[in-house]
Amino acid sequence: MDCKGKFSAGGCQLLMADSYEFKEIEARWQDFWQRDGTFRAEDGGGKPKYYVLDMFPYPSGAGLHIGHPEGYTASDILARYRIACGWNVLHPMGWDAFGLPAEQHALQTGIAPAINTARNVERFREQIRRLGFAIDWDREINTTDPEYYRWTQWIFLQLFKHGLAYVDERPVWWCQELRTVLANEEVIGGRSERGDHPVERRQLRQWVLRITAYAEKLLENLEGLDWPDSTKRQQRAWIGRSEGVEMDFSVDGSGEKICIYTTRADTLFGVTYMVLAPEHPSVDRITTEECAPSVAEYRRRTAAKGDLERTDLAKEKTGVFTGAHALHPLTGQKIPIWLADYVLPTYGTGAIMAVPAHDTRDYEFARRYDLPILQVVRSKGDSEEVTPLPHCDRGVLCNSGEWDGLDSEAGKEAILGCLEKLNCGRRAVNYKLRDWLFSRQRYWGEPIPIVWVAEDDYRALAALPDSPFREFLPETPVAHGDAGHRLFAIPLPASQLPLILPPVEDYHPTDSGESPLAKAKNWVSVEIHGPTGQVRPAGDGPLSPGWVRGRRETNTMPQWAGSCWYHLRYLSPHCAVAPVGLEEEKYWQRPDFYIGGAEHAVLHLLYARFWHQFLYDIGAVSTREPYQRLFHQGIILGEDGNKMSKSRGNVVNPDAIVGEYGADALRLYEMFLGPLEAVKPWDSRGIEGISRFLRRLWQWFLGADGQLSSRFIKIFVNDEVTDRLLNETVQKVRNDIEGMRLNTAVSQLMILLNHLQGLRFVSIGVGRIFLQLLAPFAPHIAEELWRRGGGKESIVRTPFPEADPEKLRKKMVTIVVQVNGRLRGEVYVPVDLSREEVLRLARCNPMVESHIVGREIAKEIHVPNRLVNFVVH
RNA sequence: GCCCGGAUGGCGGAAUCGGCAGACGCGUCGGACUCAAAAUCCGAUUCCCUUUGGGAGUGAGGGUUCGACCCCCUCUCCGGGCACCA
Repeated sequence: MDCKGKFSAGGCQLLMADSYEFKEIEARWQDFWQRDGTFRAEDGGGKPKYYVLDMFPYPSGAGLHIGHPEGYTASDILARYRIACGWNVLHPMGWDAFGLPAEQHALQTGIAPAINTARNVERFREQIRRLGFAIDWDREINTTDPEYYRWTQWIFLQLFKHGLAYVDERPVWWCQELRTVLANEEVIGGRSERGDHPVERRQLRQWVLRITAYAEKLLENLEGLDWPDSTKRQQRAWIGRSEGVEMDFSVDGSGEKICIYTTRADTLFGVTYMVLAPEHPSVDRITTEECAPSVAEYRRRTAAKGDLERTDLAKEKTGVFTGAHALHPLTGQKIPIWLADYVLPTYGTGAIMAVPAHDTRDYEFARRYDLPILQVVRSKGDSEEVTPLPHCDRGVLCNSGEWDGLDSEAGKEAILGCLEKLNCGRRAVNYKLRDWLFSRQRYWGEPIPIVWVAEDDYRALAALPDSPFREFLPETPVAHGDAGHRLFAIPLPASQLPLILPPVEDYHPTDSGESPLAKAKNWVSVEIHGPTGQVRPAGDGPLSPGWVRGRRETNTMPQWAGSCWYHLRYLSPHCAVAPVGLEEEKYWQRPDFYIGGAEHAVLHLLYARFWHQFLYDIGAVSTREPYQRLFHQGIILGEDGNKMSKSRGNVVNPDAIVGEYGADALRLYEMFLGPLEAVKPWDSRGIEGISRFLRRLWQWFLGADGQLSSRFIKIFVNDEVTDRLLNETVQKVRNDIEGMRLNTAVSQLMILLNHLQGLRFVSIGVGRIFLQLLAPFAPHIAEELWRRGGGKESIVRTPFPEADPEKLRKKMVTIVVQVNGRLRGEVYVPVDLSREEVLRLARCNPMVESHIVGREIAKEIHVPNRLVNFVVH
């Protein structure tokens, strides 16, 4: 033993016999649980099932972060608690191992991402194992394992088959630093979510998933989920459903009609101009000759602008007049039509009716270009007062002909009704949610299992009734390219999966927006055989009959793909015929508890819901939603109150903590730090307190010989105070675990130990219950003491203590006595003593008496078993 | 700008059906043990007033109430989300 100079030689020897050797204890029990298969989950049996899921980590090269054990410990406490309560618990772990950092590492070192990733996984697994979690390691999964991504590809092909995966050439977010495109969700304030690099718009051909087809369902189902409100709110806001009206405005002097979308049909009489997005298809047809040059110039300028510039709210609005006029559908008035880039081409119809009096943006624009502002809604109740403009809230209609005096909401309905009769308006619903950009120009991701072929070859293949290539063929072909050179997407048959990521020499991305996979020539160029479904590398010679040439898709899937369905793979990690086995899915269904960071509120959690809902629709799973109960653990900050970062030098290394204090101390301390969901700073001195608690427990439970302390007596008889405190603690720990209030559960255990330490003798039963309560939090020390105290089987297999309601019932209570709301004394009385008696005793209390004597009592308040308040003049 | 969430001792945090504010831990101070130190144990620890005792106090100001950290209004600061979505 290394005494580190802390003990004298003699003292060291003496302490050795019974000191708390967490290193040895923790390693021993971790090995035991593993060998024993303590946490192996059975797919069935008589017990009710409980599935606890952690957001699986990305195994970064930096190793485990101090934040990882926070969520993992919380879920582990719940898992171990539920096991002790008699549930069949599944608590698995795996690796979300595709992603950019491994690829960037490969660029710097030349080490293949697969090799580097395997190393990182190795390290993560070891670090996590040392924390003693109740994990069923037989179910470990890895998204980069071909046997895993076989099914990621399979699900993609199902989406493709059902018309939910398509190719589109559109302006997309391109990150030059990362050399890849990014999804809307991955761009935050004009910068990449990962790495915080600038992004720009580029016109590129990309794979897109039709998540918008699920917008309504994604929104509706949120209702029934037990999720944090803020997360639900974020998803609702991201989906951005709005109900409004589409209206047709005919253009004066042409047959052209312009359809706009508005949520404020009630303000129709306040329209003083219209705006089209510069990209609107009608622009060329309506622009007058006179205005053509300035319109062309404006469109050129906007096209050159980055979206960042265009969406900058601080900038002044710009626009240009087209020379054309629309006709007001009700009044027939002429309304000038403008172009302005504050109208987005991708939302609604890309055109608006501008009502400057009741919309801040239109108001700004009208002021800038000196367009008329006409008020048609005034605030309620103040018909005399002048309503300040722009007035964007609801109110009462004015200047609106026959509808004057109507409330905004009634006005909307009335005007819509009128437009419907005239056949130029209809209800419409719009969403902010855009389809999910699904391809990345990267190497380290799942290859998209598609081969591109010429049109004739596609038609020939599609016409073969028995061709394996028809397995995932969509009703409407997916194609891209110009007429004459169009390429058509052929989905690989399931028999060709997994489509293995080929090794490449060079991981460098290209500026042109092509994946490094494009350089794997032998892999990219293939010949496929329609009748048999075979695919082989293209040869040099002429094609054999029945074979056609194709080119593999070289984009890969984004990192989110693997995490969209991993909660299902844990149920049957080795199933060879489907993503998830039928029987296992039926039994486990989905996680009952899911914990992870709030940063995934709209990314992973939205994508995973989409895939899961789709899998439900095609009958692959039996639940509509993947995650019924969700919890976000907060972030642990550095000691200086800042986010931990290498540059700040405030990073706390979990290995160092485990080495110095042990896994139990780390677990307990992370839970004790504060509310699980809160952002809270680390305190390196605070863990000393936890360490002290564990050593005190050790000293209390064991004698100098390391055997059960002589303080313990066999009979289970305790004094009343001990009995009640014990039962209160059992109750509180149970409730706190269920409600994830783990910080107060730890406090309560400390309170109990503080009390028990003061007793000369204590029943051994109390000692055992203490260990059982502690076991989910600090499993190693609990197991060790349990065995030393005579436990024959693992403490994990013992039932969780239950509180005795009889013992919880108080016989006497302290009632607080106030005079005019000020604390003046207290009386100790039997529970449920009558009001009269309590008041009488309270009045007699000498501390109270001096404050009420000689004064008139105006009122006597009595809160049973709690408080008395005398109100005196 | 809009929408959420938060603000409690020297520090992390307890206490919300409106009923003893400051549990538990850290730190600090005092004491015991020790030649001494560490470790450990015991005690004190919101602030102010000289006291037995009294007063103030949960970001600021107002309100409701016998009574407010808790409910209502106004404001300040901090954190998070969205950001021209018509």
